[in-house]
Amino acid sequence: MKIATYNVNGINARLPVLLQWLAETTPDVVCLQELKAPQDKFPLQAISDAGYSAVWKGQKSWNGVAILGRGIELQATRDALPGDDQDDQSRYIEATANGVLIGCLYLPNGNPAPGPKFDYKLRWFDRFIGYAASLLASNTPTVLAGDFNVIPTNLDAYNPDRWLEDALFRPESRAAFGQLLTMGWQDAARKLHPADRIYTYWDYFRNAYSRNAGLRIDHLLLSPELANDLVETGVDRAVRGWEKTSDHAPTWIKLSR
DNA sequence: ATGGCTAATTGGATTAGA
Repeated sequence: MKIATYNVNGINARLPVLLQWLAETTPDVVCLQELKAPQDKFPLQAISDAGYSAVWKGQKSWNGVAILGRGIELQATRDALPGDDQDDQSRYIEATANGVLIGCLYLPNGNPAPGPKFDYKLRWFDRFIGYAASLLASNTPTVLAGDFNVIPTNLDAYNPDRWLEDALFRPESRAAFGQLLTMGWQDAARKLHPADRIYTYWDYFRNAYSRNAGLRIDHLLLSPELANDLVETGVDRAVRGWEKTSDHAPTWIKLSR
């Protein structure tokens, strides 16, 4: 089973790129972030015509997450992160796909830091860690995939010094991500490629992509039940060079189940 | 440190992203 995560930065603006990528790479499960579309503006017909079922949680203007399944019946289990009824931002959706629980997340960016947006990021992260602990306790084979908006280590940024004060790289953000790993979640890309330079994002400015001035901020975490099933990981970085493309590239894993 | 680029909105600039 091939599972991908892709921050599309506007699903309707990105539809031609998304459909082209789906046709070329045929992932079985796809987690999408930053739909930037209200619930009733999700392009279900085009996704369906491409051979995918979908569950999604939209929001006007910002955020929005979805899970697609290629010929798979997705059973939605949640469309929000538990723990705060006041939080109305669409940043988490979850479904089972062929016996694997898939959590799709769009963690808050948090800039500028410090400030209320960074506070919200850390609160959201805290709730996520608490919920991720309950998932581990359930002993269900689970993948947590999405845009974590965290640069985990120096190896994950083209120029770490430039990001030291940024919400994506501040110690609090890195520590929270590290806590997930300490709990038992495995960073799939790093499990197979511990020392490679891997980027999943290149900003739109200053020819970042052609200079390979990138960041690794899109991650797929595996629960221990899946530790022996990981066979391959990758980033479809060529997609970042297409016309009308997202600033993120699709990132994926292959499982032997 | 700044500015640069892209998308959404009922707009004619502003906000947010990272």
